[in-house]
Formats: sequence, structure tokens, C-alpha cells
Amino acid sequence: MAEPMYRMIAQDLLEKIQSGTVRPGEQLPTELELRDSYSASRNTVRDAVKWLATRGVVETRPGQGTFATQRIEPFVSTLSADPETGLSGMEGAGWLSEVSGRGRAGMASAPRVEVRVAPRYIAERLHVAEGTQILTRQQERYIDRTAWSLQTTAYPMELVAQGATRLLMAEDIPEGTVAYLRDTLGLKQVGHRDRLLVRPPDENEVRFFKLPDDGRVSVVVVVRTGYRTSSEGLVPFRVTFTVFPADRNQFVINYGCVPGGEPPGPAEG
Amino acid sequence: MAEPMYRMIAQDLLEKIQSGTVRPGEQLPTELELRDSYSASRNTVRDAVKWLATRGVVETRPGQGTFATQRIEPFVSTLSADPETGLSGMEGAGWLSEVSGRGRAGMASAPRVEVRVAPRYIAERLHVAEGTQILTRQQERYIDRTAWSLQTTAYPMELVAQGATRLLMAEDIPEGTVAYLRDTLGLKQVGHRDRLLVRPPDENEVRFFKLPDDGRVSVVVVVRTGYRTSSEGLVPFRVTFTVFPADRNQFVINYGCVPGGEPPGPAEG
DNA sequence: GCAAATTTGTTCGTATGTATT
DNA sequence: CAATACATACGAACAAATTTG
Repeated sequence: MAEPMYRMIAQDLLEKIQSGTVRPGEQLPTELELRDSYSASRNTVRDAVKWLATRGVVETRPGQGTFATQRIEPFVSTLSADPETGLSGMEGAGWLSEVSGRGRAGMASAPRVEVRVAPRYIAERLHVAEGTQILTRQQERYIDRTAWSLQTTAYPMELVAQGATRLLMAEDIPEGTVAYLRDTLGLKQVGHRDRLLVRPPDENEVRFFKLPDDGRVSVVVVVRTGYRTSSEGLVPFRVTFTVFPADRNQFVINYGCVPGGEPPGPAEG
Repeated sequence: MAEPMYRMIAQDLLEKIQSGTVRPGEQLPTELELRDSYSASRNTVRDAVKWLATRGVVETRPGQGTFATQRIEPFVSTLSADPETGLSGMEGAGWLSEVSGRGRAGMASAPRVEVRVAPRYIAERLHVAEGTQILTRQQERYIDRTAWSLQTTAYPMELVAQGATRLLMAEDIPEGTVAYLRDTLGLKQVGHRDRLLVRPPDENEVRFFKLPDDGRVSVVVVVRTGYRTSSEGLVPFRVTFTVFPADRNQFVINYGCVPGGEPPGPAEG
């Protein structure tokens, strides 16, 4: 008896789920039934169920029961620019076309526009003083009616003063803000940098994405900084934070010549 | 009493940790001490500690006690190629130079070379029949003596027959295999695709990276597929799976002209 | 090297609260 | 309102891992 009883019960239930004896979404026996069938105390079967819940194998609903979790069909976003349109899967129209191109229904909220002073983590990336006025545009995106990503882009208010007034409008800029700023101000983005990191979700993200309230499901944050040339060399002029729940998102980056079409399915190794 | 007692205890301990009253790595009071100071039963303080442990705030060590967790200093890997060397932060010498360039000590094991039949997920990506002979090279990488990533690259055995015999040697190819295959076989990689996904670690990964045995810390898998041209168009000729623990790794991708030097610090938004 | 003390881990039993049907 | 199912809380005992003397 190297393994404690609650682990053996958990293992047995896990096998029933992985083998398909209990299908995704299906209800497991109640705690009292499990107590009888495994001849253990209710607390012990609860330990087993909690072990599985922590690992995302089952979820418990008070008053209802314990259920095998459903896997969400992941969506693959292309971070590199489409060679045809020059848009990546993160910008307005590029995102929508990528979603519908995969036969899924995309929906983006109207941007929530705010003017505020730059917090430290934005000021650092825009190379402005902490407390400088900035403009943020926040958009919620849904795929197949499920919350999928949360995007916030920050610009220096300077750009609005220079004439990029559409940034202030709470409406989409379908051609993408990079193209808009180029056409309006002659501001050319000569390059950009993406930074990816994985962290536990904060409270807002748990609520918006309906994530389990333990930190089990992480979010991927893509920080995209756009650069232009100036007398001081390359300087940032916009930064975008996009938050993706890690359980329903994958990313693709293409370099040079690669075949088009569907990227391959999920990876094991 | 909206909040259950174990949550209030957990909240109180969390604040002590976040405010620095209990420093990272420091030991918390024992369960019996907590039971007395909160006037609760030992099982209830255990529920509180477990709630914190699930979220990675504390870790418990049998026979020792409960400790506030230490954050690992993340390492940032550049996925895009260095404009100077043409190497990315994932290939042999490119990786080492990126690590030492940040003032950290990198160490890579000698590759473990294996010849085997292609499992499905590799066969799919190399566009060969399941069961075809392939060559895999697996390397373990350490930073500051901590296990940092696990990389496996698969090639069709065909390449060895054509003369790329150094692939069979259990030793590094410092110039990178892409350059080696080009110089030896004239095989030119015209592009590649990276696919990133986040998933819970498997048993091997938990052991190698010393991750907590619940699925709390995920791993990031970077699947890199290299393409060459042939009479049938673009075809894959190598695929690399690199596994990174998400708690100690970040990624950067540069497009076009971007400033060099240190990328900015960790993100909040 | 061993024994004792300390600390967390497992398991039982029981009672009551809260959410859902 | 009643029945059902999970959630919280208490108490108790023994097991297993680690450190200390």
C-alpha cells in the first residue's frame, strides 16, 4: 500500500474518464455513492475528487454533482503578418478574417476608449514618463460566443493632438491602426516586437473568461510594441497587451517561406 | 459570515506574504501554531494552507513545514533569428550566446541520439508515413544549474543516408544543424513555422524540471518546423519540440527593425 | 547510526451550512 | 417546501518524512 487510498480512488476515476467509460461533461457518481462503492469514508472520496479537480479533470457544482470536464477546441492565432494583407491575426480585420477562415464565429466588442495617466508598466514600454497622458483602447473578443481574448492598446495622447482623432472614437478601425496612423500622420511602423509570457489570471480575467477560481488555468499575455524611426533612432509609439486563456489558445509564427493552409493539430511531445 | 473561515485564514496569510511580513522562502507557523492563533481546528487551517498551495503561494514539505514560495527569475528566449548570426535563441550556439549575454550560466547536455519509428504526431509534421525511420536528437538545457528546457529534434533517416552523418554523433553541432545540412547536402531551409501551446506537464517533465506534482505550473511547447523546396513545393524536413516550464520562461519575437539591447521587464497587464 | 521530537499527510466519524432541483 | 448534493468545520488517531540530540 504505497499509494494512499484517496490517490488510488482518484487514479481509478481518472482511468474511467480517460478510457471514455465516463464521457466529457458526464456526471460522476455522487460522493455518497463513491463512498459505498470504494468502501471509504466520504472525506476520503472527497480528497480523491479534490485531487482530480485541482488537475482540471473534473469539476464540482454544489447541489448538482461532479462532472468530467469538457475540453475546449483551441483556436490558433497567427502572430506574424499575413504576406497578402500585411495584417497579423491580432489586428482588427486580420483577426476577424482568421477566425471566419477557420469556420468559426468571431465577435469583437466596440473598443472602450479611456484617457489616463500611464502606469509604470506602460510608461516603461512607451519610453514616456510615468504619469504622461495616454490613450487606451480595450476590446473584448469572442469566438463561438465564448470569451476568447482581451486586448488593450496604449498610445501617447500626442498622436491624437497631431490629428489621429479616430483613435478617440469608440469604434473599430478595420484597416488596422498601423495603416491608419501611416495614412493620417505619415507615421510608419518600421518593426515591432512581441513578448510572450504565461502567468496566473487576475480577478478580472477569471470573471471575464469564466476560469476556475484556483489559478489552474493560466493566461498567455502577448505584449506587442510597435517602433518608428526618429532623430533618436528607433522609438516605441504603441504597445498592445493581449490576454489569452491558455486552455483555448495556440499561436503560430511564420518566418520566410512556409506552406499555407491549416497548421497541424495539437502537439503531444 | 459570507466568507468561510478557511478562506479568511488563507487571505490573512496571503496578505502577510504579499506585504513582506513573511518573506519568500521563509517558513510559516506550523499547523498547530496556526490552529491556536486562529482558534480553528487543524483541519481548517490545513484547508487554508492547501488553498494557498494550489495557487502557488506556499509550498508544504512533509516533516519540515510550510514555506512562502520563491519566484524564479525568468529567462527570455528570442525565437526570431539574430540579424547578425542568423541563429535564433533555440539553436545550439545561439542559445548559449543569448544566455551568457544576459550574464547567466548556460549548460547543455550532449544530445541523446535515437533512431526510431515515427510516432503519429511527428509523422504528421514531417509528412512521412507513420512508422518511417527517423532520427531524434534530445538535449537538456540548464541555466544557473536549474533545468530550463528540454529539446527534441526529429529528422528523416534519409538525411543521414544522403551524407549528413554528424547528425548521428552524440555531440553538439555548434554552427546549428540548419547550417550543417546546407553545407553538407545543399539542403536549404527557406522558412520555418513556430507553433506555441501551453499544456500541463507530463510525468517526465514534472520530474526533470522539479515541478509541483499538481498541474499548477504549465509548460510551453514550441514546435518548430523547417521547410525546404522540392518538386512538390514546400515540404518539411525537420521538426523540433522544445518544452519550457512556464514559470521561468518568456519569449520574444522581433519583426523588422527593432532596437537591440535588453527587452523590457515583466508585464502586468 | 539511532532514537526522540517535530511537522505534515492520511483516514475515519459526525454535524451543520448552502446551492440546486 | 422538501430532497439531494456538495461545502465547511470540528475532533481524533495514526502514518510518514525530516531534523535534532
